[in-house]
Amino acid sequence: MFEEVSSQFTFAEKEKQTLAFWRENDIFEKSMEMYKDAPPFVFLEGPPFANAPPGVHHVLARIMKDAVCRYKTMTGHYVHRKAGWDTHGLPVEYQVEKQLNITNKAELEAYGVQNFIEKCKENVFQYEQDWREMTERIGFWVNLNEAYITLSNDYIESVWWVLRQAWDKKLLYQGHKVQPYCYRCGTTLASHEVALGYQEVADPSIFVRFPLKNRERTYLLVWTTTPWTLPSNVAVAVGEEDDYVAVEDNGKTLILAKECLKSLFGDEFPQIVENYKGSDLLNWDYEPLFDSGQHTEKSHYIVSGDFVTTTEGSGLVHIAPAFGQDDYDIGQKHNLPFVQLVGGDGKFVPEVKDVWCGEYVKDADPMIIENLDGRGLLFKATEYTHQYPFCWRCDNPLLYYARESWFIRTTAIRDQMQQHNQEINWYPEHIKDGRFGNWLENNIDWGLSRERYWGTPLPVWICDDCGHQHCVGSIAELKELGRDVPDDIELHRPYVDDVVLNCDKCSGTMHRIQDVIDCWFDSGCAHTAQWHYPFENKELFERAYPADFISEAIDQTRGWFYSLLATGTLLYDKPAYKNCLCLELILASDGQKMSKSRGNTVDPWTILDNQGADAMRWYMFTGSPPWAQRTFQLEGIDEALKKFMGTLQNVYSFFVMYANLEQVDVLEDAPSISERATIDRWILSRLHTLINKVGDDMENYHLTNAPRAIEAFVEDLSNWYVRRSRDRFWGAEAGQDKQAAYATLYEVLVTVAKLAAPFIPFLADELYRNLVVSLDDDAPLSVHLAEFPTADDALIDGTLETDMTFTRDVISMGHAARNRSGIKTRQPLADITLGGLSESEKETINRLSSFVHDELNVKEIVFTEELDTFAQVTLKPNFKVLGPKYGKGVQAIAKALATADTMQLKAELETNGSLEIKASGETYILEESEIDVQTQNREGFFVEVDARKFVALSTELTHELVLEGMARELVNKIQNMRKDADFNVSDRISLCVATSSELVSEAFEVHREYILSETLTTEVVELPGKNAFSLDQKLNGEPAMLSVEQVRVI
RNA sequence: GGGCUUAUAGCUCAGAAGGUUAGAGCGCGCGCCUGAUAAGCGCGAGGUCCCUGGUUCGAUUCCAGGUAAGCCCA
Repeated sequence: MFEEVSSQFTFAEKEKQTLAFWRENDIFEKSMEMYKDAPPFVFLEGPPFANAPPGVHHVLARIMKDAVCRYKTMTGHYVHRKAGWDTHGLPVEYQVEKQLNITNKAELEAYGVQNFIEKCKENVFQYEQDWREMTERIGFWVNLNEAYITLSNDYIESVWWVLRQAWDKKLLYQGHKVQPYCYRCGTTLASHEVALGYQEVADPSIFVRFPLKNRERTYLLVWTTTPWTLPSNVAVAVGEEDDYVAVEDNGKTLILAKECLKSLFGDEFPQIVENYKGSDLLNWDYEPLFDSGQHTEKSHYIVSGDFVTTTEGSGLVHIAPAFGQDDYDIGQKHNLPFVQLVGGDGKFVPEVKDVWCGEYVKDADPMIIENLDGRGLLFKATEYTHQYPFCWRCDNPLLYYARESWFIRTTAIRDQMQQHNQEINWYPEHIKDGRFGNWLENNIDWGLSRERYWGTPLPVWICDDCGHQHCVGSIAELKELGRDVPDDIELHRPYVDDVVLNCDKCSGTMHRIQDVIDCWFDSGCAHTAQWHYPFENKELFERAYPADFISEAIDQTRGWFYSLLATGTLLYDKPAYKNCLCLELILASDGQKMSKSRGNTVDPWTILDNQGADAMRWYMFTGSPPWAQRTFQLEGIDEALKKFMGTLQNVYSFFVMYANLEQVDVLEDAPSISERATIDRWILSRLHTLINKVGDDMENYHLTNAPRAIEAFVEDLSNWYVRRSRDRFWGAEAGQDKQAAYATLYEVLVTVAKLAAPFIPFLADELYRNLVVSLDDDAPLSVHLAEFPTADDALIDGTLETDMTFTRDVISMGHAARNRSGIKTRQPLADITLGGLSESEKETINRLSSFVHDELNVKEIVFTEELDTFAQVTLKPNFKVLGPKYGKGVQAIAKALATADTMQLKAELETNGSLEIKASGETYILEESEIDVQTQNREGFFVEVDARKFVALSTELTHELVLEGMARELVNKIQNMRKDADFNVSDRISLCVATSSELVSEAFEVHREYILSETLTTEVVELPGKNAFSLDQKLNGEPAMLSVEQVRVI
């Protein structure tokens, strides 16, 4: 006996019971334990931040990971699932600053770095409990108790080790990086903060004449919107491929891009005296505008810049390496001097001898413009309105500003990274050579350092005396070199800042530089640092590198996907992962990005509490591919619930209900497959085709196609297999066919449970446990400990599947015709006529005729060749065949066929096997295979026509048919009354039919046996008993009084 | 400004080595069933396959250029 399936339940409630079962029986742990000697499948968890509650996009990522891991487990792999937490970084610092009302570094230092760091530690785990609960509730199996945490000493030590490897390979170096910088807060801003503060402002827009050396009265016309950077100018860039001109203007010769003439001079074009390509101008020298000090490097000449545009400005771009990344890169490339005339306070440094020395740069703009004008170098000064970033905290404009920074020379390993990228399977594929490939191609050195507090400290110490630098690679080394390092040293600021080392070059004192590192580097070391490698867990690490599978959102292309690859390449010269599933963003139902300020976010908990985790999961798997952007529709979850889960649940409860009622032992005496009914063999063939499909899709990370196929299968199972087999499950005599039906449905349900287990782990497990575990003490306790099904190809009968599809198509047309006729299905009809079928299609229908008879309730199936009696027939060329053969002629043939006498041509085709047609002067002989016979609806029949066949109903009713229809009507009414009277389905009744209608009496007489057996009537009485339930009925318009009453079984 | 992606029914999505009647589910309408009831089933109406050019006998599909949306970068 199976456990009764109650109809009073909610999926959400049942899921909680399943969760408890998993917990109490350590199913997750068992699923790893049982495969600990099996081939590993390495999953690497991208660590989330727990300083904000999880949202739906986190659910998406987690269930994708979960489905893959569950599938791999069921296919016999050891899938270790270590969780991780990301903890360091600016977002945390800002949250804490906000909380403490700190607005700049000075206030922070006053508050105390140690206090601040402690607050950060609290902050990062603020929502850990939420994360834990959500993770468990959605059924994401991951071990949170052994999670790696990027703030732990062990983790940091491993990261230090990684940095030391880079250091030893001379890949860690100090340089400059241009960053958005707030002079008031004294800090650089991360890009997402910059994005917070864009405002529209009017800045000066000036065109300046740069006098050329060795060319009288000839000037470069240079555009800038930041006059304050001009004193730091060291070069001018042009586009090599762009066209430039020299023009005469008020006695001066100006050089500018040809395309910019119109915007600068309007319609009064000056005279062009010379044409150049950008490349012609390279290396021309010009006079510095200002005295920017002495440099050893050559400067103030024209260079090439691929970022130069001619759509605005003059096509000549002023280069000041301290104030723009492009400028800085050009400076590096051409070895230009690095001129930095602005201090960290945003003011000109004392070395600037002009009047604006000590002025805040933006205030100096007018003075500089005035100066240039006074010297006759200003061509034009206007205003320029554009989006410019402001500090989101203090609202001051940000300056792009080169700061000293530490870098990893990733450009040195770019080739290897690109090569390793080729070895990674990307889903979707285009990421490889698209977004990720492009990113690698344009790789620049990784700006690693942050002038902040909460992060992995950069372990570089510098000697106060001799400037010697050393990178520490472990705690042991720190203790060895350091003076009085506490035994339990914590590797965070400010604790490590207090550690001073002895310089081994000069015996001076070494202090750590103040920077911490980019938190992306932390998580990028996860493959190594999660094991505290190489200090511990050597074997574990070696077994787990590279990872087989990672999955995160697409925005990690330049984040985690990159940082893993970079560190993996740097350390081991191997890709860090083999398969990467990129997830797209989830938009709110209004098509907008989900954000708290818009108020369009969805709280996963409302879904989990109402519809449940399986429904949410199923919607996310099947709604759209994970790499396609999706709008999150709550209705979609209801649909998943009703459409898929409801259907599966119904088939399951149908099975359990009747298996219990009929006391069938599904494990005994299952007839061999060849002895089962056609429909059994059909559904089993479908099942094994499905097993292959799901396996293939899962191996290829098509996490959408697999469950969609399962859904289509369950639809067929419910709406065709069960619907057409229903009466085999009840009422029927015990015997081989009944046994076959039960065995088949049982096998199908158990297999579906296993196939669906990675996607709907809760419902799948419930089905499995009730269907399998309850009968078999030796069976694994849970579906998640069971083996994933493998297909038996011998059970796949492709012909049967296509035949069934075809038959169902014909039946569907029959339904349409019946619908149109208005005769209800209960009324049997004499025959249907099918036309336009090929010989093999007729055979198919004959083989599967019982389906047509039963479903359409017709006595006979008739085939006809006379299409035009029922449908309008046209002939069309088979374009696919004739197109390549006759080319242009095919259109003429089509025209000729359309205008010719169709029936005559068709007769010709039938007698000769070919036809002759004249089209635009030529005669064509067309074979049968080159012609499509098409049918169209003709009014006035109960006929359903598709492109090439039709189904016609015979609507004439004989007296026999009327009687039979009436008998069915009687059964129907009696059944309804049984239900209304609340009888049990197995109750026997006594029946009274009192009628003045001859038709009803006759039908009852003729079909007495049928009616009695259908309604479980054991006695027919002349007068109803006093407890009988009676109703006056109209049976197809005929009056009758029906009474039913339960019969006591003695 | 650059790179990548997407655009098919009211909504969510399939699909087509280029072939002349483009599919599903939901929603909507009509009907059926009630011995699967969080029901279920059938049928129907909904489409300039984003636009413009090109290639081709034939383009929603291929190519080019746009437009719109999204992400990343500058």
